[in-house]
Amino acid sequence: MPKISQAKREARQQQILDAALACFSENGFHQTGMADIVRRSGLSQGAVYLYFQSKDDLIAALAIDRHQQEALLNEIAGHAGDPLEGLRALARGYARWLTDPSAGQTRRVGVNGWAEALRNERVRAGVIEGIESARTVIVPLVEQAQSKRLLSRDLSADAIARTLVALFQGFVLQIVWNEPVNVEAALAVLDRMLGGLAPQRPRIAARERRTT
Amino acid sequence: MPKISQAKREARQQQILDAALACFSENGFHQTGMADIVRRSGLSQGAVYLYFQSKDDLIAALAIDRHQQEALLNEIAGHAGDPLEGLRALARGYARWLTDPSAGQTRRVGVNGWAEALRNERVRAGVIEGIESARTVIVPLVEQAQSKRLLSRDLSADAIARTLVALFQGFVLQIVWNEPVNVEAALAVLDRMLGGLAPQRPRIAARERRTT
Amino acid sequence: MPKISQAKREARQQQILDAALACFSENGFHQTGMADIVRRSGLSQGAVYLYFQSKDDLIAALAIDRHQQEALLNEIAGHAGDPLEGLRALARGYARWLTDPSAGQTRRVGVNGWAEALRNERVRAGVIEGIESARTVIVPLVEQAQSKRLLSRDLSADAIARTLVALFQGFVLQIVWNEPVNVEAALAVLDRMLGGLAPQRPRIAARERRTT
Amino acid sequence: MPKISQAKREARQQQILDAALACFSENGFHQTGMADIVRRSGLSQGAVYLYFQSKDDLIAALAIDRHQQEALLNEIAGHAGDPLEGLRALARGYARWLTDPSAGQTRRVGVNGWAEALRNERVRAGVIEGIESARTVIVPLVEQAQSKRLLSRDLSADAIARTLVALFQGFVLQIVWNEPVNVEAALAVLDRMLGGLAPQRPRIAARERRTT
DNA sequence: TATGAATGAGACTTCATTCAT
DNA sequence: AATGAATGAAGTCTCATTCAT
Repeated sequence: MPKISQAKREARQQQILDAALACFSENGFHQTGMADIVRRSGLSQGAVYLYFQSKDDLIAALAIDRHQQEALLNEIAGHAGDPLEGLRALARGYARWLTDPSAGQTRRVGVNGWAEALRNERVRAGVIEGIESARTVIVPLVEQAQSKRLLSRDLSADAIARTLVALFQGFVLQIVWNEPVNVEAALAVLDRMLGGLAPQRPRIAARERRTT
Repeated sequence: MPKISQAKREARQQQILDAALACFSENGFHQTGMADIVRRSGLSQGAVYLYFQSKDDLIAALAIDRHQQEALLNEIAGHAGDPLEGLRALARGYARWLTDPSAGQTRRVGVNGWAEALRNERVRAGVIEGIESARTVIVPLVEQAQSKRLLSRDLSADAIARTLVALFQGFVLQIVWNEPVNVEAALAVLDRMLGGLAPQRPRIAARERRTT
Repeated sequence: MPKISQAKREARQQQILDAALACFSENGFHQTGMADIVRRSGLSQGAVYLYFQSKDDLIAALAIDRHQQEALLNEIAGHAGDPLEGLRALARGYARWLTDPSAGQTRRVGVNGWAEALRNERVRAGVIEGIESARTVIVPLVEQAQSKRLLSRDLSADAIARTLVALFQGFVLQIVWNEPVNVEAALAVLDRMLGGLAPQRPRIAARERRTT
Repeated sequence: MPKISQAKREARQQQILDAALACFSENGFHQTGMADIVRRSGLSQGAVYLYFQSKDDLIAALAIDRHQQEALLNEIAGHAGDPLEGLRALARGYARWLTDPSAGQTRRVGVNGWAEALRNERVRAGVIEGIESARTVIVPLVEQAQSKRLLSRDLSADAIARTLVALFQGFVLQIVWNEPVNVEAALAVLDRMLGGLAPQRPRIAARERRTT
């Protein structure tokens, strides 16, 4: 029998998370004081601790953006038949997030989280989980493509997945630093790069066999 | 007129930088106290301030690893004739640094610097400079390759350079998080990906075969 | 006109006092939070303030154990004729309380109250009242014994009373600290000590023997 | 090579301890803030932590008065031959401390420590050690007296020691509460009580044997 | 040059109490 | 009568930097 509704409670939580996201995004985790978050949230000192046990909780809650992960799965839906097209959709989806102005704070806090993950186990776990969820999506796609002879079978599916993940993480960095990244051009490069992963001579051999 | 020799002064500075690198690498910039650095360096509280004006100075001095940049140029020396081979040499050089155990602290501090660059202008300048120096090396190689028809001319050289930089930054992240990255396998993937950037005659050739 | 019955009100009060006693006994007054008491009582934060105005009220209500005082009077009932026997009964009664396992929390809270009495006037009043009620019982017994030549008349009845009180308070301390006190042996010592307070004819007798 | 002399360092420590003693004596451990101690000591916030690691350290340092214990041993020096006289000297020494105006703060803080000992292991250890050191002095005296037939041999030396300790602890309580204790009169009572511990019939029998 | 004691603002968190519901 | 969310002052402790020696 709570005194405030579940909805209100979640609204308050979000209010705090929004304030914390803004503060962390501007000043980083350790140069943001709880007082800053409190001020920005419009609540009282004590109220924050009604919803989060500590500053660390707040960091852990924000260091990983789960939306990104959820979005991941949706991106490849509808491309069940063509694994390569699934990968391309994935890339486009990520690329969209890279340039989405409304995700700016999230990107910056994410990068702070990458550094935080070096010494904060909870944050590290979240970051690793993020990579895992990407691999969980990419590796099967690659393997399907390999079994359909669309991708070279002598390459490690895991290495391909990690390479793609690294690529996007690297672009996040360049973008949060306000580097003049042309994401469209980079997508074009990636598209061609993926083409390089296609089987090389075997493909021709296969055709010859088929036509023979 | 300094009362101690220039050599001694530099030795002391290095002593402090070594201690700071170790501390920052373990606990990050903001969870390392000056006291930690002082203790580790074996000097006194006051001594540090004789050689560095502030903690921020120490951070700025360490956030960018100049060795990496210098090494960069050396990697491609001796491949003047073949730009693609130059790129591959660059990749191998970076890959070696990725797994060099003696560069562990530098990698970790580097990642901390990436987050720090979001709000510390000096650090940001250093990071950007690092990217620039990579682009300064890669872009000409790509353009040479394009003019020699070794790489497709409809791709942006800058996009290719940034893509390669992103890729390596992303791998730095995965490695500092102790992810089980197989760098050799990733290099193989990269090699094939670079192959995908070649001019697209092969595809036409395939068509010709089909129409024959 | 109260909306709940008087009985229910008292039950609630006792519920809170029980919880507070347990908490205070474990953690002392100032390291127990109202939240601890609330949790233990099973009531709500606000409910406590319907029955007690403040934490200080709770402390004041518990710092003095009135049961002990009431018991005091009962102990000596039935020994009206023999004041020394009354004192001994008193001692045995206290000794029983000292080792009564069910009085453990009360003893501990009592000791906390002794320190609290140094700066909390209400608690001090309670503690002093406890001593007074003991003196009110002991002094008349001593005076009766003195008038019956059972106790030496050159000793202050008040000093004897205070000495006995001090003795028992000191044993409370040792017992709450879990010191291995042998209460039976101590009672035997006390018994003999009381014997020492008898008029000093025996010594004269000894002299008479010597001079004989 | 400390920058300040050992003497100065100890003076500063004492300065802090004096301030803490005064504050604790007035308001107890948990209602005294570090700010109070800082203000009273005339030092800065940080300075206190240069000499004591925490408030708990300060409490532990003050909860036990070692002077009292050292004094204990001195009191009985010079009474080597007569154990009973040693006990009496001990009692007079304690009594003097009970009424020493300059020990007022120490007595009050001591009582606070008795409550603190219920939940603070360091303080408890100090308190127990205090009792032990008293027993270490008293028990041998009692045993000597018993072997010389000055005290009854059927009483436990430990029980006698604990009884004496309890007695003095109890008087400390009454005195810190500003009760009108007549220490002289109480000493007289104690003297007679000790007399009650002498052997009873056996003493006469012994003399008869000796004179026979 | 070199030391390390000293500073004091500011960090995170707790808690007795209130009050709208 | 009863709830429990909300308050905000106050608590303990840390830390980058300075400065007398």
